[in-house]
Amino acid sequence: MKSVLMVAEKPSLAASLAGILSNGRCTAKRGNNGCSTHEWTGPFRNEGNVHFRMTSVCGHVMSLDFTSKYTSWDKVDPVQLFDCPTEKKECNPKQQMRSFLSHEARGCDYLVLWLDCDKEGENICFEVMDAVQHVIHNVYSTYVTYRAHFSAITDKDIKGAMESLGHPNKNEAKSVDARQELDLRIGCAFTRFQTKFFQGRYGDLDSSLISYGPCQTPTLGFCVKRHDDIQLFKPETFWYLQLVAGQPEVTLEWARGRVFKKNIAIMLLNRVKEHKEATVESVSSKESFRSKPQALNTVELMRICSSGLGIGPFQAMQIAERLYTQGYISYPRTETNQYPENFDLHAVLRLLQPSGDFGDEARAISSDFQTPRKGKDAGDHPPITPMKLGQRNDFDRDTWRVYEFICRHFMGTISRDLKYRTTTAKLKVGLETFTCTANVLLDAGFTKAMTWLAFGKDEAMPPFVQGTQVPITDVRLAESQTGPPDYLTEAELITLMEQHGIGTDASIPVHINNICQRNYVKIETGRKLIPTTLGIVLVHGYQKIDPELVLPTMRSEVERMLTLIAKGSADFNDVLRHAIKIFKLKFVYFVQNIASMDMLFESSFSPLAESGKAHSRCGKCRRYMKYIQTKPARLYCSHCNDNYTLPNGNVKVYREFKCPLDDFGLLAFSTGVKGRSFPFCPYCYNHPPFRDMPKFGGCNTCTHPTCPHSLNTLGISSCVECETGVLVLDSTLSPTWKLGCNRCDVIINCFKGATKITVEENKCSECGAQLVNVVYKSDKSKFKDGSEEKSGCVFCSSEFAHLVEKHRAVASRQVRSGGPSRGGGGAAGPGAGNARGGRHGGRPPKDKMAQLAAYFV
DNA sequence: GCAAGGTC
Repeated sequence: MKSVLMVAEKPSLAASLAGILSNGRCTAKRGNNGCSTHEWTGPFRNEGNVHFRMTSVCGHVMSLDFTSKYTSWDKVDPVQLFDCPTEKKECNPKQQMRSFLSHEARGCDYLVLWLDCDKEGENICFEVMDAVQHVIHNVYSTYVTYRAHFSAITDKDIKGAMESLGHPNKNEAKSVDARQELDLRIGCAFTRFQTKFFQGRYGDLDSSLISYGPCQTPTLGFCVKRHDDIQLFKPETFWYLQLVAGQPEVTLEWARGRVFKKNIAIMLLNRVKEHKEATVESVSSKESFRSKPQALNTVELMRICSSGLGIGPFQAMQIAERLYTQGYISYPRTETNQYPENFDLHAVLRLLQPSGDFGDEARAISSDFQTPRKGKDAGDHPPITPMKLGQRNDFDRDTWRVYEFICRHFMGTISRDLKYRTTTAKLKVGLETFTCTANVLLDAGFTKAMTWLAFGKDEAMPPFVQGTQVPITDVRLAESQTGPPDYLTEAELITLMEQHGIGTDASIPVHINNICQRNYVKIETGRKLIPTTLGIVLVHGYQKIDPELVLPTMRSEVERMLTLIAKGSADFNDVLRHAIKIFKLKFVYFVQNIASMDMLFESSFSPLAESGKAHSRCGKCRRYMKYIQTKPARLYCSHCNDNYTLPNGNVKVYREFKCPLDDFGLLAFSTGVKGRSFPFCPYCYNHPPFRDMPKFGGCNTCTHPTCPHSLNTLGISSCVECETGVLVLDSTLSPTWKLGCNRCDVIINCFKGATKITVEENKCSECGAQLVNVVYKSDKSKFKDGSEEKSGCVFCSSEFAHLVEKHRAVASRQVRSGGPSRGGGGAAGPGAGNARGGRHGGRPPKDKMAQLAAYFV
């Protein structure tokens, strides 16, 4: 019997498809990457019965990146990213998707691709074919590999697709390849350049990454555009007439609305005032309705979660994802907002009826069922609907609110429209017309389920009769001002993105999240998006240099070019080369003109030299340097115009100590009493003076022969945990003392309260560690005999045992690992004639003296 | 450390 491998885009879909195609008679086994394989036997084309094996991927198998040579931000000029080589890498190496696919493909004669029917799906088809090409013979032949085209996950559609298999579309797949390459090159080039240009330039610029992207930047652009509209808004004063008449009294609206000239308004007021009565010109009434909602798709779900529930799209989708995996709702990522023809709406309604929260509404709708509205069938997944009844207690608060919304929205879609009657009375006073409207609810319709949309109170109107006269109670002139637009709400932003084709239903929340996390916008009450100074300055900068960089039309223009590839009317390489050329030119122009963006930064942020506080002295000019705390933390010497990177954590001036090599003031780094700490020289930290001292190392890695802070002076023994580390006495926090490994995180607290500890020349005869001399103040001695000073081994001396934390573990470890003989004496060798080589447990740096000599030359 | 697109 022949075998057929079938692959869907996600595990859930593989399960549904297998269920349909096998008529519910398939077996399933779970792979260790989250993808299951379903098997059954059935007829296939003209092969008679075959063995079907249906599995899935998890979205894309591969992703595009630069080759490793081009991943360095320091060594690669970003402009190279437009031409440098790229390579496809497995998206998630842990999943081992390629080997999983080729394993599942073993023994298969045919491949049927059930990827989502969009361009990305078409691209994944080829990723799958590539993964199994060595297993399925002739996989690129049209007699071996087929493509299923389906537009809904229904019995009819799926079986229909199986009957009319086509072939994967190379052009559509290539258009995705082109998109990936363009996004990668453009995004990374601009991001690296901007980041490196502005980083370290302004002290109070709180961002270590200044990103650019063809989707995120226009998204930010929308927010800043609204901000600018608000800033540029000039309020105008207007006037309008208010007429009070009728029994009971009502205030009527002026048909002119508003006038912007006060003298005209006063003139019209005076004309009205000449009359004591108004004439009822007409009273009319008509029925109006508000449409029930369309079936729910992802974008609408995100919009309403944001505007109605105050839950952001990113979180909303996380919640929806969880509800989906727990079986409470259908697949939450879909563009379709129209139920499939044979969708069993009644079944969904029935499952909601027992609910204590909305069961009454569900039962009412079931006896008054209405056909849902038509919408758009994007051919991906059915709309989002409830699948299982959940109770309030099953969820946390927000999850329940999202679930309840989905249920009530579903009921709304099969309810009646809301109906109301509008009555309008038109009154004439001289030549001026005034109107009064009153709305009365006739049928609450879908708002019975969607209670938050409920119609307002019924409005009353005096019994105006056409042709009669009504006494005027009052007429007055009112003054008001036009107001600025409000900041963009998240829901409005989603709509704008959707309209301009910025992102997809799945990526829209990611882009919004990005511009928040990068500190370009902040979300304020009412989920309004307020751009930050950084966001505003960035967008204004693009507008000054090249406005297209921030326009939403950029993306649509690129999409248009990509569609040409997909349609087969343009060559992949031609389009790609053309687009890259344009963007490279834009990039070069941007780099040349970055000064005009920098001017905006300058007026919004403080240049480095003015920010930060005087801290420690520069060894070159002996002036104080500035300490800039915002990440990346650094010292800046404004006189020498040099930056010195600092370790992440607490950095303080270390008394008056100086580095004997370069005269820079020493600093003390710490991450708290229980964390690592060491003294360091800011110059050596960035420019290690010795070959065996690592970059970004402290004095505890420095092999200076005589400096009182060096490894050579303060080293005690080799580390108890790691292979290459040395335990070094740390005095920076005295009277708290500790031994800290200069490689790993081992810390041994000891001799708390001691006033002085020195490392002696001599070694412990038992373990080889350097002996230490410990001094306490006379009245604060911690020694059992009350003495002020003692010398001994931290690990072996019994007088010290109670003053060293973890000393037992340390001692036993020391003994077991061979203590003094471990690499010690031999390596110290003849070069270490002063016997200091053995000081730190016998691991002196090789050829230390030679290196020192080289340095001092 | 970077984009955007799938999906968990």
